[in-house]
Amino acid sequence: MALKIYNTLTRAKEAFEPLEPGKVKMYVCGPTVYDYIHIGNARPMIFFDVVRRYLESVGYEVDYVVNFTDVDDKLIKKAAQMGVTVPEVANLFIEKYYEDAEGLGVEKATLNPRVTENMAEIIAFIDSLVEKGFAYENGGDVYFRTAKFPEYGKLSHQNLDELQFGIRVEVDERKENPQDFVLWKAAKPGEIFWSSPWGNGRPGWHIECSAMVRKYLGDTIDIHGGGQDLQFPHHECEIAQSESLTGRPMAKYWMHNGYININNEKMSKSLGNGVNVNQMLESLSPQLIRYFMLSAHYRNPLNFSAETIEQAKNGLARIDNCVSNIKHRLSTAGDGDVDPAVERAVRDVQTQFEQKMNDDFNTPDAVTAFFELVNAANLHMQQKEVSRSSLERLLQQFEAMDKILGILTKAEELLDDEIEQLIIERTEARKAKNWARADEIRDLLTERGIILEDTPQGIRWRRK
RNA sequence: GGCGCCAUAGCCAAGUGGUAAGGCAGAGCUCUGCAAAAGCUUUAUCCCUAGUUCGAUUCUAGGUGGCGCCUCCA
Repeated sequence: MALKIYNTLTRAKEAFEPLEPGKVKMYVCGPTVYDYIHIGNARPMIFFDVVRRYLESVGYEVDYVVNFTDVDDKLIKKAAQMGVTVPEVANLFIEKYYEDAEGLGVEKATLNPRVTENMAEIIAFIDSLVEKGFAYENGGDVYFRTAKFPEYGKLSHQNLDELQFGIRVEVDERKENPQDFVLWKAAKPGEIFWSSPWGNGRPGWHIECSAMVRKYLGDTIDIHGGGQDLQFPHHECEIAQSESLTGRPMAKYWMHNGYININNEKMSKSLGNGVNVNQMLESLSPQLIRYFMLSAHYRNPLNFSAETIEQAKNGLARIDNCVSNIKHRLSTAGDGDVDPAVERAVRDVQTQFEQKMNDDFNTPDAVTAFFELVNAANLHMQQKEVSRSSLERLLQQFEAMDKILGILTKAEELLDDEIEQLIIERTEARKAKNWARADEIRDLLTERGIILEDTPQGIRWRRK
């Protein structure tokens, strides 16, 4: 089965066919770098990382661009608060972004362009829109003339007449129409600015993505993604700008991930329930966070709570245990071919994994494939004699799937000498049937976070 | 007011026009010196009502409940 992607534009799953065979051009709206990234940012980061890895694993060459919005009202405000410049704020949080992204096991995008490095392109873009009559200047601001773009609303399936403008934010009286949006904002005294044909100012929010998509990936790209809240107005405006200018579709497939709730509530500043990624990483492993994020379908909401995290922790431990148990078994395994039952199980799991990923990136079912493999491996290891090749075949399959999801705990730490000695001593004690001493040592190590397990193949240890 | 989304076991979560995967938690058993890990067994009138159909949890309509967006929040 070939890959299918749910396209927000058509509200249907569509067969994925890249514009250019073998290549995928993908753009995901990145963060506004005015603060640490939070758990809500982490979802698209992890999900689209998985999309990108999967596309690469099936042979596509992926051009993956994620931008930084490094100038806007929030940055200006933050800079004032911190008593530093806007670029200083941006640089600080871009640095933090990279730390957190790495902490989440997110692979680096092909490119992370910044707004401020693309001013010339942005101004030229706006200029062309003005020239073509899609935009107009008023008092140093430039607005997009939505009336000139009849398809405005096609992504979010909104009817312009029905939208309620000015409910949430006051309508600027300099606009011809309330639905017009700003392309260029005149600078207020003391604000950071760039000079332009319309005077000193800075870009509106939406124009940056239009300009950078075009510059780095082209007039039409394959996949454009982001959080579902970006659907309207952000992506809608991008479409209006780009398609007015080029006369071509901006992107073939539009993908939007759902929200993360915290204890069943929307995460918001006013509730003060935000969770930053760097805080989260203090107590949760990257693999656990990824496992958690991928355990629900990307278009569905996902609830972050002590309970759901605990469940994820226990679920992931089952998979990790299995993998480390296979590795432990390796040292005592014999020669011989891959067991036919193992071979069959591995193939079934691989097929299942691919089918589910092909079905609009059904990661919850892809995780289920891990559990199927766990069960097959555990059953196989109940046998007295197993071959190294069978175990390696199983490990290979775990790794193949993990290359895409990135959920297996990697750490293969060594034990320090003292612990090593205690384990040896315990082995002796057990031989001598000195159960008291054996239990004492086991308890001692448990306190230090080492769990000992006696198996027919010797003592196995793992960290709690 | 407009446009949408969601409702599956104690919890999390897939899925299908032919009576429902997987995980967590719980219970019992097996294995174990005791454990752990693992295995086995066990837990669902798929929100309500009407309709379409031989047959609906799955499609349609209505209802109830929860949620999102409607100009700068991923």
